[in-house]
Amino acid sequence: MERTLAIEAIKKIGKKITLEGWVYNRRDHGKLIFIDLIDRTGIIQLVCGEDAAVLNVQDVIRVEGEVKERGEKNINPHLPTGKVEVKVSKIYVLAHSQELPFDITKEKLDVELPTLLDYRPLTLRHPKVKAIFRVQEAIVDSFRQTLKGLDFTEFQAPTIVPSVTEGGAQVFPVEYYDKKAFLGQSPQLYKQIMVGVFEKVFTVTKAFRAEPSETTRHLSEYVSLDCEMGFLEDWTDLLDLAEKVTLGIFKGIKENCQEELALYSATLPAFKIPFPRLKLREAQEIVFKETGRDVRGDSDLSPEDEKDICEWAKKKHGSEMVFITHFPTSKRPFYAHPDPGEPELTLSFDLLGRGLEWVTGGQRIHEYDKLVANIKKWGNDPKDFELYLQAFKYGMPPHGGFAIGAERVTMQTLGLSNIREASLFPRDMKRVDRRI
RNA sequence: GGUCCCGUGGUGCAGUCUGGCCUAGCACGCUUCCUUGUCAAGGAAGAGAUCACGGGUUCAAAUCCCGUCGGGACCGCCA
Repeated sequence: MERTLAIEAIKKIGKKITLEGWVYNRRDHGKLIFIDLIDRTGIIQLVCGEDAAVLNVQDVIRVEGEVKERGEKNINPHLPTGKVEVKVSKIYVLAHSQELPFDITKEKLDVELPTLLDYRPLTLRHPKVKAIFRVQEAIVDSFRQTLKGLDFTEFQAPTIVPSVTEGGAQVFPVEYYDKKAFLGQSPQLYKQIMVGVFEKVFTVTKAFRAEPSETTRHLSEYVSLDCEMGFLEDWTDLLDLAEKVTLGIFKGIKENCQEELALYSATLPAFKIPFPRLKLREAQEIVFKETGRDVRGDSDLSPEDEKDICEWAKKKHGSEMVFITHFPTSKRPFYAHPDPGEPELTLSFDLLGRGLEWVTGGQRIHEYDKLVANIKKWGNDPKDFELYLQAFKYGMPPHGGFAIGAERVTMQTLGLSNIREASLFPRDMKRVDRRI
């Protein structure tokens, strides 16, 4: 008999069906045993006889039975399938599960982070953990759809790269035959080259950072949602675009992830269009006025400043999203375009959401000579950037772009306290699948 | 790289400050039994811990001190 999915069973009252999935939970009343079966569409209650007593949580089973409407008193309003149940006539065990290292049958998965990650194949099966990655899928997908809708072309960036792309940041070296190469810390140079090909481009790719950062918001490998566009009329086109993409992501989550948000009692960030836009200096004045902490003249916002600014933006403008612009040249990479009015500042921005950087971007230098001069000024050898520089030698339009950290957006949307929860198999200084 | 906090059955915690009443407690899970309407099912009984490891102080250490290892949080840096 053809397989019916759990959610489809509600449309088959009175019919005989076959279901397949995992035993999510068992409630044993002796001669009457309830099994919660879970498949990719959700949970459904099976009503079984004594033969179900042998089943363990996470056994994989196929059952045959009849879909019955539940009596008024027995309806479970918390389950989408809660108005029906399946009276089982036959159980086949497709695979047995060993005893679980922790209880996975409760609404809250009550384990600490190291346990959560040490048992990733199992913990990922918990509905609340699954939900994180449904949301992440929606984020990545709506990033794609939004940009495709704006005539952007998706491309695949390489991960093995010849040299350090952004100066100071730490990279992972790889042995490359008898030579040395690196894992890319960003698709930056390639997406700029691709602007010379398709004008408006984006990529969903992995970025690798070997920075010795042990915090709740850093990963050694993360998903970077990168885009770049040519023929800017004004650099603020980028802020408009970042805003559109962010709203597209919110829409994608809203349309596809209501249940997932509910599991975390999460709401999408509040925002006002346009998102408030503050120059770094203005933001620092605000921090000073609001908290008395004098950060004026610092070259960047500290994590504490970012939280304070977001709090201010929420209070003052009802927006949990806020742009910070015009970071100093000294804090930005060689390709950042200087502000013509104030060359010690760049046409660059961060988008903060709920107290954390989600997005970084800006206009880039598109003139060959200026770029070569800057590479030298940053202490690099233009020879190492020969391929990249070709694009500029042969004509590049004014352009710019930004990168969104997919795990950070996921984390901040759901209110997770550690970014590792928002990464399927997180890599950090002490972990590559297992603790190293 | 720097600062701070924490290591107690399979999991999550209490007990540590103020050493002795700890023969280490609770919840979940697990085992056996009972249970025909549960959906975090319920009831009864039971197994399971050299209190991270090593050293020290003391009549006495899960508890105080030192070291090692492991984990977590924050800063710098960044998405």
